[in-house]
Amino acid sequence: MELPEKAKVFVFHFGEMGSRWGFNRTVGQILALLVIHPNALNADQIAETLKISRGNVSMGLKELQSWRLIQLQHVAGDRKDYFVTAGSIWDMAKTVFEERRKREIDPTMSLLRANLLEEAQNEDEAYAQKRIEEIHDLLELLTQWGDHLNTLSPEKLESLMKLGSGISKLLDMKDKIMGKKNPE
Amino acid sequence: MELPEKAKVFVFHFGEMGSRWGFNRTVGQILALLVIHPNALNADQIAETLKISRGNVSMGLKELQSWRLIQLQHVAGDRKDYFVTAGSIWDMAKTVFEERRKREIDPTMSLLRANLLEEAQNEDEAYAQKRIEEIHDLLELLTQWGDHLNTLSPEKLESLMKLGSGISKLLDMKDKIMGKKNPE
DNA sequence: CATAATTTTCAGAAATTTCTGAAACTTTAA
DNA sequence: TTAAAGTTTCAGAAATTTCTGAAAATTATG
Repeated sequence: MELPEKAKVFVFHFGEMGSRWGFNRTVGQILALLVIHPNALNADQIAETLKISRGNVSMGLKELQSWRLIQLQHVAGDRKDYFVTAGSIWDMAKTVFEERRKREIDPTMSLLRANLLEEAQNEDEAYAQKRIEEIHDLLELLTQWGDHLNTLSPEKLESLMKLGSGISKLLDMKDKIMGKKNPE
Repeated sequence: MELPEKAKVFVFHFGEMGSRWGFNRTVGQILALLVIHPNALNADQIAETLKISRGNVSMGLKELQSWRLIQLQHVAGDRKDYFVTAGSIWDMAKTVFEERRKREIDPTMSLLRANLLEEAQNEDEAYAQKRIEEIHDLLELLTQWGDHLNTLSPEKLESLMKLGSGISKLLDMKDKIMGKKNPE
């Protein structure tokens, strides 16, 4: 299956970018291909289209499944495994955030927490701990906020994001109504 | 300069994690070292502490400067260049987001836009464009929202993030006051 | 100036990551 | 069962990235 030039550009770009998002070039390309392809594809089709080895496709598909970004789909009358992307673009973005949190933020947080449990032995270590605590608190704030946003319905989330500068006014309004003690 | 065990663990971990954030292992280590070190450090001290070559340190420092994460600091009576981290942890996190946007999101957005300007030649291409448009709109929404959040004062931003589930109530309140037509 | 101190560069070496393809394994169906 | 169809694995090859260290360039000092 020969890819039209336009599609090729997209797929290659996401190959390069994919590596920034935690997976390698071919994994990015496979995902991009499945995103723009209207039908489910099997491993042989993917290998042929992207001109990569069958084994590499197998590993890439496994990786994408572990990220929960693609799903197996059976096609009637065909023994081969076919794959499609899992959910909407929105869903996939959410999944990437979630997975990266699990793989990167969570282990970092426990390392930082472990460090903070130990007693500082001198002034320098106390300084280091202060900085580590700042990092920990920032990560905690960000992840908790992410969790809250995740509980919002898609409509509410979208309306929140589209508030734009209105968010500032809304916060002022809230402070006024709730009777904030020291507004500035 | 020998690093205490605790510091070593932190620095090595950020070396590994750093690579997820767009820079390589030693660049991550250099940044981590500067973050927890109370005083400015020069290239020789960094090379000795991390046991890496002088040339590598030079390249790493240049990279961190291009990310605007560290700053040159002169020390009276010493010709060497000393470095410190640029701003608070918060500031650094913001800087990383900004830089990654500039390096990753912006080029992707223009590629997607260019694609959308072309006419679809058939049904499959039309499908691909629909998906590409979804990606484009999502990225646009996210970056615009990021811009808005950036205009908020740190206090407001923090109070927004700490709202937690209160955000949902606040949105309802706004809808009621503003008289939204079809609330759900 | 001349020279000493410091930083940067970059070719090649080393380390790491990714990819291939044949063999092993699994599943289905005759 | 057995054979055919399909998938996965993994050792080694290829590609890519990172690192070293000596030489070149830059900057400061007497």
